[in-house]
Amino acid sequence: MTDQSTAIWLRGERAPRGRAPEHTRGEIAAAAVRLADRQGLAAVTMRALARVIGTGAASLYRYVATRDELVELMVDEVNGEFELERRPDASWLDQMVDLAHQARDIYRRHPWMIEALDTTPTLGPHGCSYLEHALATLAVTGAGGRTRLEAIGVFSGLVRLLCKAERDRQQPGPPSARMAQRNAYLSSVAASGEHPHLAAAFAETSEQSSSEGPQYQGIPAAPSDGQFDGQFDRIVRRTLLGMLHEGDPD
Amino acid sequence: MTDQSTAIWLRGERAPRGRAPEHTRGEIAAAAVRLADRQGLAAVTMRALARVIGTGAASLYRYVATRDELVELMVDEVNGEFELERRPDASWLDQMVDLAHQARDIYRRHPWMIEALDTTPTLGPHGCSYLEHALATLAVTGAGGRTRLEAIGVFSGLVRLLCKAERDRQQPGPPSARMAQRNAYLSSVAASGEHPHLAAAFAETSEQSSSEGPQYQGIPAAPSDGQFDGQFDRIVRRTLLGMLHEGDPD
DNA sequence: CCCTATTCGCGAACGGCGTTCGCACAATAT
DNA sequence: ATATTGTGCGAACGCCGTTCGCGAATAGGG
Repeated sequence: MTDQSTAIWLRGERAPRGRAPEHTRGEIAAAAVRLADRQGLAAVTMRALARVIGTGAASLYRYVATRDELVELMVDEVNGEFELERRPDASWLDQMVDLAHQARDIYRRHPWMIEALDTTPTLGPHGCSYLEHALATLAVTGAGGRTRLEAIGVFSGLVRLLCKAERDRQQPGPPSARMAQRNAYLSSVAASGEHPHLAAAFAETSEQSSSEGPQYQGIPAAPSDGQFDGQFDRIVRRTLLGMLHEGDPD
Repeated sequence: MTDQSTAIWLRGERAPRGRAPEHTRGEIAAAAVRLADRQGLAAVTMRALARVIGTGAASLYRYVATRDELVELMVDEVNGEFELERRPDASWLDQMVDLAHQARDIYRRHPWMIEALDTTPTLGPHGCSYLEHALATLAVTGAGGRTRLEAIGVFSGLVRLLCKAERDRQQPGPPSARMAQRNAYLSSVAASGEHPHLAAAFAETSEQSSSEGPQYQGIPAAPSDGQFDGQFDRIVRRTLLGMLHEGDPD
């Protein structure tokens, strides 16, 4: 490893002298992304990834200083899936909504990204391109750099939040035993008579879905996926306007 | 342990027969909260908590089936800090904003709660009281149970998001070496000439704060704390209105 | 073309984690 | 007094991220 004390993006990938490495960062990142797509982020351990690549676990540390840095690589790899064309015809708001839709598609393709960004808030090259694009898009609002940065941060977090809600709503297969516990407790609370609003809302939720209602943030959510896209757009629009304009809404 | 297959809130704390336990859930939860307040959530390991309490690590499993369940206990313990009085005089929106302020204060007191809710979205007794309160508050909007549940989920997530932004903005002491790496890379990107908007915004950010600008979501954020509260309220209000009303804004 | 400097691959080991096992022991019910 | 039922917990298991050290591979300089 060249110099472990600087960011990975500033470290050269290949040393000019000595033996040549057998892999590349891109190769490793791609393999890690595939693994996470299939088995979740927790399954991406150094040993498991090394096995997939066909090498030893310790070898990975020739390419990456720590596991967190590996996740950074994965995140930036996936951030490269954004298509950041300029579209001067559309309003800044529509362009941001388009960005939000792209992010939503990416989260659907790579659900582990939702958790990965909980712990890994770093900007790689692709992240910088994304940020540059968003900053440029918001330039026409007249807002200052600080305001726009803040807005983009909240915007990204909000999109992630909504996508997490969507994902948690439609979990596959049988409820995960943990979920069963939650629903059992919620049912008992509903049946207890206190918390009448909760009981009503919970009943309303369960009446449509055949199985127990899934949850988000510990809060039961109905399979109202038909309305999801509309909600998504409206919330994103409102929030952006709230941050970047004083008055008038949608 | 009574029956490990049902939710902890349905399990009796004390068994009628046999030897009496030396601790209580509340005692353990409180100790864990204190530990997390002081050293962060990662420092709350079974062994460390046991040492604080003055017992063996394995003993904790008499009170809690898993570490996640311990975190659930901690979260619900802290959720008990909400003051949920009825205030029929205030508008539903003002009441929700008050709830958001309370949550913000709680996150300031217990910063680890922000991360704890990333992984632990379960409702305990206090969580149910909170949810009941919020549902009741939103009842006057005329929205259905499903819509209100969804709105409360996004509302809570958004508040947490904003508080995380605030927390990451004002980190104490010297930048954590990891931060230094990020800023070094961002500086190099800014200096590279591509990404002009990013360069401008980054320069604007660094000019005021003496040290390097801290970040949120990988995005540098300025110390605009004076405006934070205003932003906070406006975003929360807008988003709530966006979810619960079709037309008119604030 | 060999030699030496330099890097790479990686088996083995370390310390720490969550969790399980099994047993000695304490409290209660009979 | 005895049987029953939980409890406390030392020891151990398996997995994790990470480090060490060394043999093997490569490249540039003579």
